[in-house]
Amino acid sequence: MTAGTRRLPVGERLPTLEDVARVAGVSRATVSRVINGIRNVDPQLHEMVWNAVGQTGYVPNRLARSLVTRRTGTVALVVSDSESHDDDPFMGRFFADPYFGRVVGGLMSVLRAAGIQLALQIVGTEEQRTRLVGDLRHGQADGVIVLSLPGHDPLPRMLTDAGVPAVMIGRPADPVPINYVDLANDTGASLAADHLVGRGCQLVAMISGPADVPASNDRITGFRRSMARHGHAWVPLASGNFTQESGEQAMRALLAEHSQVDGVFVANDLMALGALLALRDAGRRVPEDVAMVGFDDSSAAVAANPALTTVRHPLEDMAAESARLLMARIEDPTMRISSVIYEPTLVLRQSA
Amino acid sequence: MTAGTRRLPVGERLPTLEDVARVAGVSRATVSRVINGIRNVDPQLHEMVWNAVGQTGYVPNRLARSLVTRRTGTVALVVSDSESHDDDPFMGRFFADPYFGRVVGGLMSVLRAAGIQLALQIVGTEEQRTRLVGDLRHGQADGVIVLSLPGHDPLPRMLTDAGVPAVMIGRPADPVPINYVDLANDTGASLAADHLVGRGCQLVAMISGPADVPASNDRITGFRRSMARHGHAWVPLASGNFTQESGEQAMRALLAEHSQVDGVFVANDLMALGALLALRDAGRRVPEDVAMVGFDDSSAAVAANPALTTVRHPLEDMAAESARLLMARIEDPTMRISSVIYEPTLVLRQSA
DNA sequence: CATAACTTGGAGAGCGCTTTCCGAAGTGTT
DNA sequence: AACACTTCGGAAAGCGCTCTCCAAGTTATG
Repeated sequence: MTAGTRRLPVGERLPTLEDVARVAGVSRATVSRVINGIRNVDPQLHEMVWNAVGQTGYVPNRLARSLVTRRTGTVALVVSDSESHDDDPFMGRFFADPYFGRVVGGLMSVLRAAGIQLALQIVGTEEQRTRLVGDLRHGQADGVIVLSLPGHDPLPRMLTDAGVPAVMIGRPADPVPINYVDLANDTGASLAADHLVGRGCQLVAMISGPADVPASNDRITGFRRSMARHGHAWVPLASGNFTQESGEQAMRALLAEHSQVDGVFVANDLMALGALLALRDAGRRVPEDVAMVGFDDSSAAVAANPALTTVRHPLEDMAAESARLLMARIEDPTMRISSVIYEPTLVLRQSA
Repeated sequence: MTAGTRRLPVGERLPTLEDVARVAGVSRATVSRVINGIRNVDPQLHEMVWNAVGQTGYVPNRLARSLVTRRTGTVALVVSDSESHDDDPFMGRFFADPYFGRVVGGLMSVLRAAGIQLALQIVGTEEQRTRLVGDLRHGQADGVIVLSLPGHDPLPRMLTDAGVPAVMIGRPADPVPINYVDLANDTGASLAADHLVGRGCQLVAMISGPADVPASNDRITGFRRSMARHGHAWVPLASGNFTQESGEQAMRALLAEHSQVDGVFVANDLMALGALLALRDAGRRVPEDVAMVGFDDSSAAVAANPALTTVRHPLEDMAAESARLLMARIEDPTMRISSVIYEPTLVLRQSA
């Protein structure tokens, strides 16, 4: 058995600071100082204490410590969905989407090194939101990373009002003085527009996400603006909800209305996958008949056939940055609100 | 502003039980009883207390409560990777894989309804493991769901030794008296074997995962056994590490050694995607020249072209079940160790 | 040798909550 | 009217830890 698995000398009770103090023959305070590495402790006592710790197998109780220090070493990742119910299948879809995993991976890469744990929270109802904020004010977590799904989410405002250190991934829909890390979605859309026009497409359409999500909205306006600049005043648009099926449907709708489409910008890779299917069914070749540009550069982009030319969304980096921002904010609560905007790039593959 | 966002009457301090008691004109104990819904409280006092709660905007401090009740309302999801380092890129891959998200989604579907939060922990080193177990014994979390990646992981044993309620997703590599939820991986592999042989394949190969992972190993042995039963005593095998690239490489290797392969069973969908690419490059049509069966029925399976015939792995259900099992175990620590094995099914699509 | 200035360890007061123990009412029986 | 028996609310003892005092000891200075 490894050293760490040392069994206790029976007795249900775990050793406490008090026990260590007794064994070492000093006071609780002294043990506490040693454990927390505070200087001003006689080297000799110092060693006796560590011996006692080893003997008893003492491990500090984080809960008790947190109660007094008001620090938990935990950051909450809250997924805020304005009106979902517990049995809403949407959540299942959300977690299955690579988006979620990429965010978690990015966050953990930073938090893990700092020894901070991530607590996952999903809030949908008003009551859950209120409760979350209440817990947060009590220091249930040192800070929170917010992933806000719906259009107009009251949560960001509630958090800032409560003075909870928070960082959003993706900008808030309504202006709220909150830290956030975002992608220049409009620039990304422009990149796609430039590329499609550049390769000679005559009729370019777009498949967008829900219009009330800021990221989605920015992609629409950015794309339209850029297309207009290229002389295409009007862009056929069909919207989906970021799932593959919705992308397939949207593409069908587009094809039905505008049969000569020869280029399409799809607001995320998953929908692009669906659109690819619809195009194949309709007998259109990609990229020969219809060129396609996706968004996200998720694993779906390489998996697709043909592989997707797509706008790279450095989500892991963004998540990591938001974790760093949050940690800084926790360390120094007076830090002024800031935001970091990442620039997307176009990744060329086969679809356009 | 919503009712829940009620601001405090200034003053940094959040209202405590004591404050509520003062306002209501009763003792702390009474307030506690009311809050926790313990009967034996005069209806009149009951109401006064709730009024006071409303007036003060009181929210119980979970930390303080946990300290005394020894219950945290938190379950830890620990991802155990025997020898990764903080900068190991593997973790990034792991989180990006739909596997992780599906597990989280399944867990949350159950935990959320029970008002339990999920804390994510990643442990790689011996020290982290020891520390995790120490924290867990102190009731840092009420229980733990273990996702064990490496072959021989000491963590399950450490957890049972420490008496921490735990449930593994996927059986432990070494025999350990721990609850787990698993898939009948061998049966799944048999299903694939039967199908490939049934459609007339003459030379069937397999692309497997790492041999020291139990799930992966079961798929290999199950497949071999079933093929043997069909008269194919020997099966060409190439192994990957569950990523798309490794699947592509494995397929190339297989093709190089056994050019007449006309059927292949791939141990997960992601590798199947890679294998598909390799086959296309080699000019083989799927399923006409080579039939392929994947494993998992992840979103990659439908996204693939041709869509993958694959063994369905009901991961969400399994995760949900493990959450239920854990909750039961937490409620009743004397519950005997149990395991739940799910039966896979074959999902027919185009690749075989 | 007396005084000031600093170092070091211990006592003890909390952090906010639950819960046992008790005494004071209220109810029913003989 | 006296007794046992139940219901109910309050006092207070913790849960395990941190950290501010304060006293005692040590060294430097006039």
